[in-house]
Amino acid sequence: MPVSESSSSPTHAGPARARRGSGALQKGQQTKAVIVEAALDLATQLGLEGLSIGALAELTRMSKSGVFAHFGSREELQISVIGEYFAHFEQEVFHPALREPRGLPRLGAMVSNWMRLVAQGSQAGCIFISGAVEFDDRPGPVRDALANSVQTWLAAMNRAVIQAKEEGHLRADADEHQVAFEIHGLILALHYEARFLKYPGATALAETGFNHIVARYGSNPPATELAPLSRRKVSVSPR
Amino acid sequence: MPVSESSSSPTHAGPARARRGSGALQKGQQTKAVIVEAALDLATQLGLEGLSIGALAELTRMSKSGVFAHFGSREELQISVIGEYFAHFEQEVFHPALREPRGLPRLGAMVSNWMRLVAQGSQAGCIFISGAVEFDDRPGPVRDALANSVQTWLAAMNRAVIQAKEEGHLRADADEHQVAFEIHGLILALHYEARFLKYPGATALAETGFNHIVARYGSNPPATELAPLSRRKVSVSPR
DNA sequence: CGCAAAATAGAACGATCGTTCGTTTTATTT
DNA sequence: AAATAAAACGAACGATCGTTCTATTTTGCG
Repeated sequence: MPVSESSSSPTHAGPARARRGSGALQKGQQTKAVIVEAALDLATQLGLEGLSIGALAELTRMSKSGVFAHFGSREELQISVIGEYFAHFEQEVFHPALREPRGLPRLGAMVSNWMRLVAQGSQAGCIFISGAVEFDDRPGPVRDALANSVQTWLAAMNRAVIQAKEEGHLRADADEHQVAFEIHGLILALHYEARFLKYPGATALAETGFNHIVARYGSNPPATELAPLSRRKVSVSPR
Repeated sequence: MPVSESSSSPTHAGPARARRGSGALQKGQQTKAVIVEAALDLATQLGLEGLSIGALAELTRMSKSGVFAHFGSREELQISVIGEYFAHFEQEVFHPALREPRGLPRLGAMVSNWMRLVAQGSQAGCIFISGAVEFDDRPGPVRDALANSVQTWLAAMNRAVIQAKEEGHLRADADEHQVAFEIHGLILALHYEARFLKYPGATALAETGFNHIVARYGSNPPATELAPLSRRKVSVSPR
C-alpha cells in the first residue's frame, strides 16, 4: 500500500484541476514527484545540463518515453528540478531561520544554514551556484526560472539585513546590498574551495569571514557570533 | 602497398625532437595553436564541457578528424585549453601586477586585474570559475589540470598577501589564508552577480569589498585604495 | 464489471557526439 | 627533382541525446 507518502508539494504549478476531492496524489503526479526527486539528485551531482532523460529512466526503472511524458520537454524537466530545489532550499535554509528572532540572529541562521547546505559532505552541490555558471550565457526559460529562484532568495537575505539594521544590530548607514554581496561572496568561496579544491578548512574561513562582516557593520558591541557549524546541530533557538 | 610505417603517434607528445633549429613553428603546431585559440573562445562561452570537436572544426573550417588528430582525445583538448587560459591569465592578471611594487600595490593590482577579467563585457567567463563547477565531482586528468592551474594562481595571491604583511601594509597578525579567501569570495560574487544576474553595480560592490578588507587588515593608515576599474556606474537599478 | 482516460512502454527518428581508419594532400628533407 | 614524413580529409562507427508516434497497460470512476 504505497499511499503512505504525505502529499509533498507538487512542484510548482500545482494540480491544475483538483477534480479529486481528497488531498491524495493521483498516480501520475506521484510518479512525477518520484522522477523529480531523482532528477534533483542527479542535478546536484552533474548539474542541470548533466540531466539526461535516459539516465533518469534507468534510475527510476521506467522507459524514456514514460519519463518524458511527464514533462513534455527537457527544459520543463529542468524547470521542475529548479522548483524542487527551491522548495528544498526554503525548507533547509529559510524556514528554520524564520524561527530565530528578527535581526542578526535570523541573518546569522540564514548564513549558517546556507553554509551547511553548500559545504555538506563531498556530494550535493548547490544548483543555485552551478546553474548560474551553466546558464549565464544561455538565455531561455530555464535561465529565467533559475534567476527568479535565486533572486527571491537573495531578496530575502536583503530583507534580513535591513531588519538587522532596524533592530539596531547593524549600523544604520550600512549598505544592505554591500553586506549581502559580501556574504554571497563568502558562500561562493566556500562552495569553491570546499567542493572543488577539497580544502577542509574552508568552512572555518567562511564562518570567520561572516564574523568579520558582523564586526565591521555591527553597532557597538560585537553582538552575535556565528557558532561553529559542526556542533550547532540542535540549537533550536535561545528562546 | 600501404606505407605500413607504424610511426608511433606523434599527436600530443609534443615536439619530441626539435630537429628544426629555427624557432619557427612547424605547420602542425601553427594550426594547433589556431585551434586552441578558437577552443578557448568557445570554452569561455560554453564552458569546458561545452567544447565539441565538431563545432571547433566548423569554426576553424577544418574537418573533425583534422582537428581531432592534434589532440588525440577530447580530454587532451580540454587540457590544452586550460593551459592556454592559464597563459592568458598570467599575461592579463599576474604579470602586469608584478610591475607594481611589492605589498599592497601589487596585491591591489592583482585583484583589480582579476576583477576586470571576470566582469568584462557580457561575454568571456573565467574558466577557473566555470570549470570548478563543472569538474568538482568529476575526477580525472582534466580536473587535475584545472586544479593545478587554479592552485598555482591562488598560491601567488597568498604570496602577495604575505608580502603585504612583510612590507607593513597589512597587520602582521593577519591570516593570509583568511585574507585570500575573502578576496576570492569577492571575485566569485562579482562573477555571479555580473555575469549571471546581469547586475551592473556588482563591480562597484566588489571594489568596495576589497577596500573594506584593506581597511580591516591594514596597519595604521588606510594606505592604498583600489581605484575604480572603469567608471563607477553609480547605483543604477535598485536591484 | 466495464469503460474511458491516464500512464507507461517500445520502437524508431534525426542529430550530434567522440573516435577510428584509410586515403589524399601538403610540407619538408634528401 | 624524387622521396619521405607530417598533416588534413572524408566517410563511417557505435553510442547517446531529446523527441515523436503508436500500442499497451494500468488506473479510477460510474
